[in-house]
Amino acid sequence: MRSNYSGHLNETFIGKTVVICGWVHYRRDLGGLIFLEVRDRTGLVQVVFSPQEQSKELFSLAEEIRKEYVVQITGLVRKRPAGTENPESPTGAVEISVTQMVILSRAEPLPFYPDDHQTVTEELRLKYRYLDLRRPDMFSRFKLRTEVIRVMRSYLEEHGFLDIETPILTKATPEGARDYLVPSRTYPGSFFALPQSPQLFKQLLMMSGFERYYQIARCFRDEDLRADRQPEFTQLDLEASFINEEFIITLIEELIRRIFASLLSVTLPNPFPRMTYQEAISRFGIDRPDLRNPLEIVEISDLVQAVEFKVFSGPANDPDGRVAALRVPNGGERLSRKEIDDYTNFVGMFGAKGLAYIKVNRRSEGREGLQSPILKFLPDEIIQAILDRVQATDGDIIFFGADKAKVVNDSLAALRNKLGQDLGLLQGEWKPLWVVDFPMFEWDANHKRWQAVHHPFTSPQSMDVAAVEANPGECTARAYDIILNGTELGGGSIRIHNPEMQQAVFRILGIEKEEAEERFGFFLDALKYGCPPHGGLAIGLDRLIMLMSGSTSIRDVIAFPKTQTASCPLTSAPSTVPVEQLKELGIRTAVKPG
RNA sequence: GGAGCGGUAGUUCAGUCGGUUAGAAUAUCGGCCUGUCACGCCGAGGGUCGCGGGUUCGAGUCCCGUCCGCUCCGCCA
Repeated sequence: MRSNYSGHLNETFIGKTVVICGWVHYRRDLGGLIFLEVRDRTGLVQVVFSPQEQSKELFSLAEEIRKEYVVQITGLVRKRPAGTENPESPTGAVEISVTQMVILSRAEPLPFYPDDHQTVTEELRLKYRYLDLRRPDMFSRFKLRTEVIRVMRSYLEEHGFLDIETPILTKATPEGARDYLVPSRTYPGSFFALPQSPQLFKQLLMMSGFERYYQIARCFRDEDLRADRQPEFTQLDLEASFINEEFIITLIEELIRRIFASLLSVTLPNPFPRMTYQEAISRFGIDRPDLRNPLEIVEISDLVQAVEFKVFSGPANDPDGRVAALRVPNGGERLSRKEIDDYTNFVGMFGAKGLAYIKVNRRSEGREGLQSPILKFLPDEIIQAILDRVQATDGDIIFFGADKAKVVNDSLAALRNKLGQDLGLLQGEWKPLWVVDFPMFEWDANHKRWQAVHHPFTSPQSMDVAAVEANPGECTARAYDIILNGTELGGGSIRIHNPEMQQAVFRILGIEKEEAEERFGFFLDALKYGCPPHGGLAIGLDRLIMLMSGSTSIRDVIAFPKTQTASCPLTSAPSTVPVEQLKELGIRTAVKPG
């Protein structure tokens, strides 16, 4: 049984009899009158009972009604009496005069009311998630989610993609993250892994000749959570054969443009801007810059190589070092000493040992017009050169990073984001971006080995196996990431499609032949039997919905998310299991943590 | 593994320098009100101050430990 109309109840319904089913959202007695607001999937509906209009039985039933009772009401839509219309009210100038009502179920007083302006702790929201999800805000997010998926499916099917499911119980895949494991009953001591992504399966589907595949795929990674990271999340995963980077980039751009145009009435640029990895790092210190933020990082290593000030000259002369500046227009006037101290602590989180700055009060006065603890270490001409380089004007503040390049990039990139937020510098609403030409490998100093920047199946731009092996650090990958407002929406690559290159990449990554055989011999075998050139991409669906709905947490677009410690307050998962169950799985003791 | 913030009534929070019986709003329950719509008015009930230990004549408040939530670092290609 459902409400027999759709859309908001309004004046066009006057004189009609309607049936609404829903929750009593609000109740108010006034004198002899009883007012209800009933919430169904279309919104709120104003309902009135008066002892003059309703039968004695019906009115006494109305007296029993409490908030959140589930009712079915039949009634006549009518104009409200003159002078009682309220444009703020959900149904404005109309209301329902009840002819019949059934209480479908009763409700105890709620721990909190599912109202959009009610704020409760997240823990409580998750414990009573079914109440939290009654809020119109939450409903509209999941409605948007459904619509986005619908556009994705119809778009990809128009382009000849097949929706194919891949296993959830599978073999540990060689992604970077920790696996969730599931013990096998039939093979005691052996485990399935939940997929971190359908990577190998979608490549196998290309080898099967399916040519174009997609899936709205659940992925699992047992790593610590963040506001935009959940241990299980959903990707739009796709792969195609006999294609190149342009095909995927164009395909995805067009899809994202269609989603934004049809669901948000937003016109995104055509084409999306592109930037190389090198340029992104150099200008923004990060491979996913938020282009709404006008601030840019400016290289000044070359200017300070010869200065006495070791804090600058040290990194400036270190091949792994970097000295860079971030100019904040009018920042000198807007930032207090305490705020600068706070930013200094902030960049400390990223390894920066301090945060040098110069306040530009009056440039025309030279050194006297500046304010900074580091001025005394720098000669006039260097100061002028720096001011020229960053195009400083009166009122600006210039922040400096000088350290290992990674520390400078991480800290100035984070500072740039924070200043953008704090000072309200962001311009424009939606700024998509492709980042391309990623390096293939990154030297991991801790473990003294090369690591794949994307994953080990990404194709290098050079198909010369010997050249790639000779100089992994110089090797560029056929990989591309799509960024929206500083969030990594997704990424992909053209894959390796011949066994020789694949084995070379494993060698570079220090994966021994036996290990490669053991972990994905099936995949290496498959590569031998005719593999088309192919590539694809995956888009984080939850993150996309999060951005589109203006949510600040990925949990707000997942119906039943986990807390930061990867537990579920609603179901109390994870939980212990009966010893019998463990025995069947060949697990002898449950080890309690601590 | 680490840093920060928080945990007090069903809920959201206040609680000063350690000092009387721990407060407010809201919700709940009862009463009043014939057009409310975050209505209003009167009244009532409602507390393991996250948990454990310590200091003290005395702890919501100070100290130590611990659990939980959130944000971040590490981690997550």
